Amino acid sequence: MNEVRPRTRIQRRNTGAILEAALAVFAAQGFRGATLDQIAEAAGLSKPNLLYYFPSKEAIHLDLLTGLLDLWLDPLRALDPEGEPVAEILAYVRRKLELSRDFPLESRLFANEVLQGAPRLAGVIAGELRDLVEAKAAVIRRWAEAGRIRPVHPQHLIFSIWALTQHYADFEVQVRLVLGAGEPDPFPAAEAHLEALFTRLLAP
Amino acid sequence: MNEVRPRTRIQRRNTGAILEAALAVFAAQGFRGATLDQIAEAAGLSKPNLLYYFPSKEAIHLDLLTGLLDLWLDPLRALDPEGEPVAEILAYVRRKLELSRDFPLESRLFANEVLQGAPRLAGVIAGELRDLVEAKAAVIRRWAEAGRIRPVHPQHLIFSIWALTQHYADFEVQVRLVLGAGEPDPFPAAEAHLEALFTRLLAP
DNA sequence: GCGATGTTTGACCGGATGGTCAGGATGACG
DNA sequence: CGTCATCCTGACCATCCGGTCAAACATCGC
Repeated sequence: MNEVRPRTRIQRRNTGAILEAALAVFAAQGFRGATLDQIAEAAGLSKPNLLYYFPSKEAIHLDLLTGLLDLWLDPLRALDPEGEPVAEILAYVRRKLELSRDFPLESRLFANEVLQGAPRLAGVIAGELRDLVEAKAAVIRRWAEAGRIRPVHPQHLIFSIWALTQHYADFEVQVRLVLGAGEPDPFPAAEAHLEALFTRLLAP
Repeated sequence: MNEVRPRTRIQRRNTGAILEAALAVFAAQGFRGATLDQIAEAAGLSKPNLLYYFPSKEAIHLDLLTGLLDLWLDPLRALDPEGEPVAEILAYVRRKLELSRDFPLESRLFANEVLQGAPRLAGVIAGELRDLVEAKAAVIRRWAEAGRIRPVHPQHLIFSIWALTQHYADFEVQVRLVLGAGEPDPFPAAEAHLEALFTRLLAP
């Protein structure tokens, strides 16, 4: 079911090239829109050679999605219940925005999956992710009850952070086109804006 | 290049059914992932009959996108420079959230297009949309300079509104899975959350 | 240098997909 | 009821797509 276990130098190089190429293609076209030919060409391999390393298109996609999950959830896991509430949440926002800046393809891969109804990630979202959100929402609720942040709906606060940060990766084209050529890198201004937004929302 | 101009009763009914069916399929699968067979079946027509009303798959997609634009831009157009600033922006947020609740397929169609690099909408985004945003950003900037709202980066404020409201349509599956079966309709809580968020951000 | 193991490819397959076309069915209208 | 325009369909086509396979080629340990 999985690809060839990378044991030789060549295997490591080629599976790496395939996953990198596939990430770009799946992120831009979605699963159904992507073709093995596109991936093979981007990876610099022939299509049969692709299928020597991975048993199917589906397997490549799944490999990317599962590999993505830790990267995606770690910033929320790092939210420290013992830390200073506003600073903790702002740090989470900053980490998530950095992810959008440094891994936009991963963000768009995830966005495509969820847009298409999360056929492959529904289980993880309803399980692992839901549990993690619930746990961190409880932390936020306690902070609010202790008066250390203003009262907020914890889950919707987390949704807001996801929406606002991932927007800069998923809708990057729109952001750049609307801002125009004047400002080439929107991220510094975005960071300042989001910091102000969450500070004013949360600081008691 | 366009479909048959709807002049008869049958034409109106069938072009309508086709566009409705195509909206659902394109929103769920993206342009490349959607097939004419899926659309035809959802519309209750045969594939050749589909192509009697529209010259190509591309034409259906384009028709949907262009028809979508007014729906999409009207809420921002309605932002009144003469109104009370905070109330105006909150009303814009509410209108945009209503759009996400009532037209999630349209939102996902748009999201797919932008995710894929906006190949068909780049012109409109860099033109019409950019101009509109620029004009409304100027209004917001004037409000800030007059001290009627707190200082904000106008464009990024608008991006925030888009991100936060569209998130509830584009990532609807994720929102529902994370909240769990307990709360079936996330929109009332979302509205309250967003109202608090933007009030605290903007109210002087 | 040689056999074993690992890697690559051209040729091919069955099914899906966007699209065409000739002709038949079904209206609208006098 | 006749006729003309509109509407619909089965059969078909070329191309694309995911995937297979046997055979050629490279690499490595000895």
